[in-house]
Amino acid sequence: MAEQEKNQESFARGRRRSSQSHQAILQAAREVLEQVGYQAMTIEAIAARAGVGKKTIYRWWPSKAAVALESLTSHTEVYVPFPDTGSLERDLTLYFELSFPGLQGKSGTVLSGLAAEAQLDPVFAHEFQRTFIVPRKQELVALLQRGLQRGELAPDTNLEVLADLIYGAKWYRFLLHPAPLDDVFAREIVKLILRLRSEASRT
Amino acid sequence: MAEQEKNQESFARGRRRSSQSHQAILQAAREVLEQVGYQAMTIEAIAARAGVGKKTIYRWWPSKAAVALESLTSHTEVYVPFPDTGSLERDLTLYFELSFPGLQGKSGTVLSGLAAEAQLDPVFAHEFQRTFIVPRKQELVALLQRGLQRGELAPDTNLEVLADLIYGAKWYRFLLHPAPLDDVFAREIVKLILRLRSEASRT
Amino acid sequence: MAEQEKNQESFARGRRRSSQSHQAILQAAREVLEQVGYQAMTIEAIAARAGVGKKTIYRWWPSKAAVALESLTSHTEVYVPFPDTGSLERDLTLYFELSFPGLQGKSGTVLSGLAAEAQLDPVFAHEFQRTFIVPRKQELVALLQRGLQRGELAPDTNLEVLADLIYGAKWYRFLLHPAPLDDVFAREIVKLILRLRSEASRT
Amino acid sequence: MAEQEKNQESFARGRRRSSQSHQAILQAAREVLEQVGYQAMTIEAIAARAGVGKKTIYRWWPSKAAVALESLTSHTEVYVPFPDTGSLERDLTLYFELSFPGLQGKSGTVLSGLAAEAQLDPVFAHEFQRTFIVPRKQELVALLQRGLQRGELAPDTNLEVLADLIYGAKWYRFLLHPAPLDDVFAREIVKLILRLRSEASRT
DNA sequence: AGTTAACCGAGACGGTACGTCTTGTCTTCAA
DNA sequence: TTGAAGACAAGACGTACCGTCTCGGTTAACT
Repeated sequence: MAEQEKNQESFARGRRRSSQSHQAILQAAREVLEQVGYQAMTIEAIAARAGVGKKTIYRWWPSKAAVALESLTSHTEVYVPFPDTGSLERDLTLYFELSFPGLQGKSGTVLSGLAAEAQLDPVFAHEFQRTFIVPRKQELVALLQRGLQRGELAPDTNLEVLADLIYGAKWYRFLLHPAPLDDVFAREIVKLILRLRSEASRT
Repeated sequence: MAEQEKNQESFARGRRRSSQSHQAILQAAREVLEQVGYQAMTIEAIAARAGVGKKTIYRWWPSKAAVALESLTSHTEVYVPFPDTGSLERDLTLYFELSFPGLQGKSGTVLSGLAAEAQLDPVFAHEFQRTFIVPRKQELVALLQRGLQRGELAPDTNLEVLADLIYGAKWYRFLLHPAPLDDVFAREIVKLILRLRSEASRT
Repeated sequence: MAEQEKNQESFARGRRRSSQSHQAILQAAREVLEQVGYQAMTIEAIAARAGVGKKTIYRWWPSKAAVALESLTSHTEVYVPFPDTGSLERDLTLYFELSFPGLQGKSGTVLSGLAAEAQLDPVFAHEFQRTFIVPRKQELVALLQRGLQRGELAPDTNLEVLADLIYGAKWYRFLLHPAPLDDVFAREIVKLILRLRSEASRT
Repeated sequence: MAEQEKNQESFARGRRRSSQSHQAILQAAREVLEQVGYQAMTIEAIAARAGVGKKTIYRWWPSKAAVALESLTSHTEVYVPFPDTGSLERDLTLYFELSFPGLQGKSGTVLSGLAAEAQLDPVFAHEFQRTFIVPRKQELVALLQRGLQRGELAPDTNLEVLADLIYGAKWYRFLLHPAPLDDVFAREIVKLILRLRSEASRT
């Protein structure tokens, strides 16, 4: 019914959210992140740079982490596309080589800052998982699935867990372990993964 | 004894308490962590509860993270011993099953809080790696080495990278991915690892 | 130009001021004043309680003080009529006894709040004087004038200054000095004023 | 008793109030008041100018009004001394002529701002009365008392109420009534007061 | 009857100051 | 002469209102 649609839509009273402010805030956040890094970024600095009241930020985002997350994900180039070359080995190697650079420098600081925030703020943790962690993992699983269908992995491979191993290794070195994220690391991981082609010989 | 009463009752300030301060601070940190969690813990709260000046804490530890780290590691039960049963499968399974429970509840919160702090504070990051991350990784590598020597892994396996995969998967689920750290997960990881027994068939 | 004339004359086009909103705002202001006092009253609270947009209030009043002033004066009982009994002593005593109760309790709070606002906001100060202070002073001067014409004051008495003394004493105790506004005070003032009957004996 | 002294004194532990900060805050308050007036003065501006944390101000004063009051009264020249020339007429005239200039300009703004604040903040009202209003009134009563003892006022004159009239007139013109505080006003008030020399002829 | 301008409720906006909080340093005094 | 108590400078926090603006919609006089 038209009535119902009208009712559902009708609670939009008063002035609407300004998309100009929205964009200005995300842009300002990007700039501040670039200049001072995640840790030193403050809501006040974003508001000042965006020419926006602090209230406007708090109205739409619950925390500085949420702003940083959206400013990161709205900046499409951060999202490395998952390759699909027809070869698992090449797909994985390529993915690693494409994604490692983004973990270096300032943008890496932002990502580790968000990971830190997710530990300290359960609300943000959920948002971070929902919009960042889970979708990327699903794409990795899909990449592996393609390899499995081509016979590059054993048919009974638990792809979820395999993806945990792969992403885990990457995040472990990124967040915790003082070891380089470089092509050597990428090659070594891929080498290990590819050995899983053989049929399971043990349960 | 009159002496003891005097010490307990009257102003137990000054040098006399010096030897007790260290323990009192760690104990207070443990209690505060238990009550409010890592995020809400403050140096001031620890000092107040320990009956100690803030300066005394800052004299010995550089940050609240350092206090929490020491209060965690001084609490020996957090350190799960690495098993050595003569079987890689059993060693790994056992290790996972022993270590997963410590990631649940409050002690898990503390650990993830420390991981967060390591992202935000480079000085602490170094300390955290030195006293926690690296030693445990070395023990895992040793565990894998024993398996390799028994022929349970291919001789050319890069154990460093394999350990990154294993620890990575665990930390990934612990810190980032909303998936359970349980026996099923343990078994599935071990299953995948054990397939690496076969000789490398690809570079 | 016809255009200009038209603009200057401002034909009453469009929707007229809603007297319903006008009344609702004054009523809401009275209720909010009653509940939280002048200091804690906000335009937003009045708007919310009146079911009115803030803009509608700002369209018709320049400040919350102006709303409070109108809500006070529209409430006629605050305006004590000036007596005219044929006796200066009785007129003054009666006036004090009638006006003191209105300075007690909530309505007193509002009046002192308006006096405060007049110190902080020059625009409102002018309005407050024009609509409240000056008319009442003129009535007091008229009351004194009647006494003077009856010979109850010396003919060369400066009534303006005498009125300043009388009103001043009342406002001084009301706003600044922690002393009661009661019948004793009224009587003592009147006693002093009545001594001015005698001819000036000093310049 | 030694015990009592000890108890009263003994709770002085930790770092003492910094009189350097105290003075810097009062000085900064004076400067800010001079520059922007009472209304526009903010705690943040005082803190910034004094090179002091806001907390330090809030630790020792409950409100900006309290800071302004102390900065005013610590600035001794604001306190007009009460004259004692041996003549009531000269004393009063002199007092008015000395005190009126201080009500002009910025320092007048401060005083009316404090009077306003006293209407809005009961805690400050009490402090304002205790440290400013009441002592000055007592000095005025003493001035009148000297005149009464010299026979310049009728012996049964209620000096408290007379002081209310005199101070009242001054404050009334200062805060509420748009009329000048000048020598003409001073003379006219004194003329009226001096008529009270005659014995009471009416009760 | 249609046009149009001013009004209306709602509420987002830029802005400002608030009073609180925590950090790491500093000062004082007691034992 | 150490160490508790706690004041200090710094500065971000998240909140509260301010007075303005933008919406979609409603009246009512003027075409």
